[in-house]
Amino acid sequence: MNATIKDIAKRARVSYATVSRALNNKYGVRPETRARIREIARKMSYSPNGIARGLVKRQTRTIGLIIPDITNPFFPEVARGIEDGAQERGYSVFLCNTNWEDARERQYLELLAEKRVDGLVVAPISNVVDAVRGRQYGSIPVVYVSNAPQGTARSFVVIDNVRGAYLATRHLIDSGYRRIGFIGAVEGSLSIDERMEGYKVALRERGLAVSERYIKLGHFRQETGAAVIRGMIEEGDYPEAVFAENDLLALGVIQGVQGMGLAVPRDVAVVGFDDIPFAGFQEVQLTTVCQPKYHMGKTAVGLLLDEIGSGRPRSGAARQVVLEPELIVRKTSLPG
Amino acid sequence: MNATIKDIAKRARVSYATVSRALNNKYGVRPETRARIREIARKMSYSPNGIARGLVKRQTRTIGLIIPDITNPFFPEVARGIEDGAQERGYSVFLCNTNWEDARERQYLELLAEKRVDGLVVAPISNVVDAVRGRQYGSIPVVYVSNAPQGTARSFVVIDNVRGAYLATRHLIDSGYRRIGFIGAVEGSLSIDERMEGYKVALRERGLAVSERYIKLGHFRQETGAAVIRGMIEEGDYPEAVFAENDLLALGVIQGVQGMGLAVPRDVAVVGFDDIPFAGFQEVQLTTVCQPKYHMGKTAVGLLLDEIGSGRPRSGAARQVVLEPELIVRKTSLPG
DNA sequence: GAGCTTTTTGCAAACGTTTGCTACGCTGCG
DNA sequence: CGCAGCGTAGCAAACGTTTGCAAAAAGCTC
Repeated sequence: MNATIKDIAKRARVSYATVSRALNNKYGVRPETRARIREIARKMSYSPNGIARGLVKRQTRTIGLIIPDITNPFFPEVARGIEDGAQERGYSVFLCNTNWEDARERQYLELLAEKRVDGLVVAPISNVVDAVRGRQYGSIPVVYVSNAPQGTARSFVVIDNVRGAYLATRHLIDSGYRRIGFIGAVEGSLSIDERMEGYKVALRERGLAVSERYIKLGHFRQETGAAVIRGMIEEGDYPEAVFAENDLLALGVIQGVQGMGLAVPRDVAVVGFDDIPFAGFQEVQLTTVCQPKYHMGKTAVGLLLDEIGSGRPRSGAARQVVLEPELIVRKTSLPG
Repeated sequence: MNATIKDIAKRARVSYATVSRALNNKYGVRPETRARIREIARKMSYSPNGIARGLVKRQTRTIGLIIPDITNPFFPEVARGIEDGAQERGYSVFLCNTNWEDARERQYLELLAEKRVDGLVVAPISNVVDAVRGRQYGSIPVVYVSNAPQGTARSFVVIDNVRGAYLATRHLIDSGYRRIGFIGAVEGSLSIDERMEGYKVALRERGLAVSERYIKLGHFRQETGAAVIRGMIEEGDYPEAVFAENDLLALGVIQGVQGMGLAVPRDVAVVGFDDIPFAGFQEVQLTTVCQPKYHMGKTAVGLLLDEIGSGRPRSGAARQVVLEPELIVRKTSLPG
């Protein structure tokens, strides 16, 4: 139904090899011939078959993007950066939501392998991607974004989580708070250890005790933050300030605090992590550590396409970039 | 480098046709043979080449998703619904951000055609998709989501915009407001006409005059809302309430009002459209008309895959679903 | 105008599948 | 024992390109 190169060849009375060369601006076809062929192609509204091309060239100009959930406000900007970067260089991107499930991550890996994507950028939730290395996905370039499996040999672009957490916690301490809690997601995040680490480092550095009572883990949802703080308040023993592993949790904490009739930051101060779009909203003014989401996505895809382009064997070529976090002080952490 | 069907055939001492049939559970291969072949395939960690398959079967099990901007909080949920629906039926989806630009929309159309996607779901910004029908994209199934070109013959799933706007405006009137403004995006939205229509209908129905002074168009950005309302306030002539074409604009209006030292809803009430995730946030409590984003995405992709599956010629088979909007009354529209 | 170079074109193989058709070997029946 | 019928398996074409190589045509030089 769609016109093919052969149809054009017939009309133009040349071999289809010539048509191919003409259309691809390859060296070796007379300008007039080229023009004539192009014109015919246009008239027949020819659309090159990327599938056939992909088969012979063994590349699809396509990459896969595997993230937990595009609906989580952290990811759209990352995705956008990736898509923009890919698009600029002629690549298309498959969007894959794992919904924080290992099984789905694995499944997508397989699917994308069958689709013969040229590369993958992954915001991993665990080590599965790395684990399947050496099998069929072993040969396809992967770069991690947002966080990376510990000790991976692949490229990645992440933020310095322990430093970010350190900055956040130190800020709280320096603002005069002493009993500082940590609320995190027990699952769905490779970064929790690092962020808790930074939190503890800051505490110790300032000579404060790390109290397990104020360290709570839940799920990676906004409700977690609310539930956890509410629980503490009801028990009558709650921190003056909390550092939440991410902004969604932090927002939850704020809701929880207010739901109990207390106020932020008067009764409990809070700082988050990520700087999702609404953190800066007038009514919220959440102090948080910023991740340059768009930028991270864009540079990640840049690394990936470089690896793809160079055809360089992945090993040894890995570029692991860790960005410096920036603390954005807004209102939820300012003492009365 | 990747094992092919022929490699397996060699190892199994059968023809590669047999391997194909064995792996695809096709009729006509002895169970033991099938098992043996499968085992060998597994050992060689064979991954079927979807490109080659796509070439012969003339379908890629792939669809394109064209939206303006995944970063706009309206779209992630739609996208998620689409991806979920696609994934359930074995399809992958290309994410394409047009950035509200016609040219990019057109460009993606072409690209996706070359990639031979089996179908497209598009949140259109104008009529270009429909316009290019009849050319190469004419034959590929398209369903619109969120809004659709007027008079299109294709399938779509949208919300009843005029009714939604009517509901919103009427609610404002019934709450006692009289001077009600409309703020919209002049570009980047097919739905603006409909929403303004609903707004006017409500006004007239209640015997209120439509004052052009209170109807302002800007860009599709949050800042627009703020700037517009600020301008009116500075001029000393501003509405008691405003209906914003979407939540982002509405949020902007709120910021603008507060930035001028006034309060919402005391000095100016506001209602939005879309019910983006943060509209319901404690600190915001934006009254708005809800679009069931996830659901819209999921049903849109359902329609698309039905069309694809049936191989039915698109014409005549179009299913155009328009959803009933629901007004969610929160705090930004409640008089003192 | 012969020989040589350079440009333009065509041939055909390859990419990795799916699938219609044919061929082979059995089984069972008459 | 001959043959129909069936269950398995193989052959080869097709899908629509790209590209190395060879052939043809054209342009130069002397």
